[in-house]
Amino acid sequence: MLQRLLRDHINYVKQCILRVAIDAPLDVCFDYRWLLEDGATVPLVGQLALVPFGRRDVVGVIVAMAEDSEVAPDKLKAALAVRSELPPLSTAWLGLCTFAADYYQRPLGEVMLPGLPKNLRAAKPTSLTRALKKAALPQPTHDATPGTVHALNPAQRDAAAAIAAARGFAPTLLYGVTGSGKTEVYLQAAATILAETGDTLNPAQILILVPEINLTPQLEANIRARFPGVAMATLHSGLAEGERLSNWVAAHLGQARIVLGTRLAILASLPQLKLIIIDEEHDPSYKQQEGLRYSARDLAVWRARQLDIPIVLGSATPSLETWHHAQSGRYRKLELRERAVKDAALPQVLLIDMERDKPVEGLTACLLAALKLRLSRGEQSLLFLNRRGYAPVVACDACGWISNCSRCTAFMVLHKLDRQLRCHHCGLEQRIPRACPTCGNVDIQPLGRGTQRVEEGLQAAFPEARVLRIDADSTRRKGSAQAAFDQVHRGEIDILIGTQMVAKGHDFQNLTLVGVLNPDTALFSQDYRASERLFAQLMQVAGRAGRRARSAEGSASEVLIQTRYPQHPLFAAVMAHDYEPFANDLLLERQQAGLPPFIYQALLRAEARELAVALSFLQEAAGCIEHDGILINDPIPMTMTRVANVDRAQLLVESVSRPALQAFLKAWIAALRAMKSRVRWSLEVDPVDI
DNA sequence: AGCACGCCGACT
DNA sequence: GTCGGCGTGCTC
Repeated sequence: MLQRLLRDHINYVKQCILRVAIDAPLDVCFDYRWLLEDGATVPLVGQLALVPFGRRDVVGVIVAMAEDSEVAPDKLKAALAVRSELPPLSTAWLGLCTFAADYYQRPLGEVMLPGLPKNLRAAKPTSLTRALKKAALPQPTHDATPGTVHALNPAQRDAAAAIAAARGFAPTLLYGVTGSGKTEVYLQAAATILAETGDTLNPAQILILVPEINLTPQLEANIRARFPGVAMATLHSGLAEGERLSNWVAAHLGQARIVLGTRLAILASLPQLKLIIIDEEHDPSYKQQEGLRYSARDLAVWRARQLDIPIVLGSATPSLETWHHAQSGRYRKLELRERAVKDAALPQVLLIDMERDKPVEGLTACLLAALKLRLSRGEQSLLFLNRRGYAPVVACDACGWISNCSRCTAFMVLHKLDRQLRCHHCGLEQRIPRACPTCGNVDIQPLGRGTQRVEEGLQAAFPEARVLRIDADSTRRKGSAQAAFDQVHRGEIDILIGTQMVAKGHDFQNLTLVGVLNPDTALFSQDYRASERLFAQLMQVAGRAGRRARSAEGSASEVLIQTRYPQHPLFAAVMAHDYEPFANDLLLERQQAGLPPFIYQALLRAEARELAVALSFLQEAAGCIEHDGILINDPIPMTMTRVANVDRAQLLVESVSRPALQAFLKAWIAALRAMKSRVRWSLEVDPVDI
């Protein structure tokens, strides 16, 4: 009797099935019941739902609705809530995530959910109402014309006009030397597109991607000055939770017209997206290096094609992938040959042969003289050394002991100020030993030099100079990097020494000398991308000099590169400020050697306590399915084999056909899962650091 | 991934 | 006798 009543009730009360993507490493979505009683919310595809999952409650994305499910009825649970206060994520956004999940061989939920603000994923979205209210406040006028407009030179004007005039999917490489004013071109193109749709019901949104958070404040200030009346939001990993929520919501509601962000912003919800700009498109930080290892640049191009909108990839040293597309005509190439500031010459690049001019404390006599000259003129200098710490290794002359990390295939780096040896890979720290741990020799020596040691040497050579070091160690506290750069801008620093960090973005008006201390290791690296990266780095750091008009003495700024290989062709290209022939040569080499962008790759990595275990897993993986048209290489230990007591090995697979590789990977993943090995493994599509 | 259950060593 | 080590198994 009771059973019949229950059955009748179920037949009477209408229900539907929600298919929900959940952030778990499982390649399926999960079905839930939802009762459609009178007055109940009707869920929509693209909305978020709170559902019971195992023994906890999680938020997922509704990716489909159905009348019934393949799953046995007694296994189905009811969804707990639907976030109906939030407009659903668009079909285009769902499509983007589906593509990324498919392409990178990851579960859909792992693509969709980690990028959402934490608040939206909480069981109780406490601040959501506030964020929605805030975003719904009267917005600034969408007038994209008041604001500080810098006069554009003819090349900039033409480029901006060409970009804004494009209709439909139109990828453009904006190729221009550092200081040629690419930013002004982006903003002019943005202004045109904003103005075109300003009065319509759905004004355009523009996404601008930059490589690093460090660069957002400067560009943000520029954009706000240029478009005071346009709502703008930033999206990057440095935002506080509340800010991230309101910025994300502003983008999702279409109220933020300009969204400025780092790579993670490529997965933001942007319902009115009409233009994508990627600044410094070659920059390695567009590649996510853990979890879902996506390329924000590649996803951006896909997204532009999906939405049929223009995309601009800007760089002085484009990635070979982009360069290849530009050469083959798939991307349009616009070029800015001149520096934007009138009379600001490109810096003169000179090589210092370290075999002839032997460096003392890492500095050649020639570089010291150049520094002295700048000091006497009251001009600033920048020294670039991509190695932090005091010395990369400590060694004992007597017995040959060196400061190996006990947990990694790496040296412990000497950090003199903290009186520590530190492994930059696993974080292991220990006090500097007073004497050699093996033979007791008290005279152990630091070998090589990092930024700390150069800083010390500079201070000794120029006691009166104001020296500042900027690297990951000196800028650990939040905001301290910005404070350090501000100090340089205010002219309170004479000599700046830094890593990677100082090479990007900042325009130092009074900087007339750039010294590159030791670029040689990258010249003969195993990594075939090393020279491409070194060229980009050198051009970028060189671009920090000579941003303003020529100095009073009429001399151009100088870039001095210390090297043992002054004959290397890479330097000739850097001296000529000419990427084009260099890039074409590299492309030809890649084509002849069968390397990307002429072939497509994926990398299977395995980790185990014993290297042999990882290697034999890969060996088994190599033979576990058919692979027509796919080259499976031999498993090899990774260059840095051991990190934190875990041995790592890898297996590279290649194909001339992207679809063939994709099809293979899909089947392979299934086979690998079926192996049920205890070895931890992961697959990376389009790997960059091999 | 979480989060449970499930069997073997050193402790209040 | 219990607390807790991480192996193994499941999540609509």
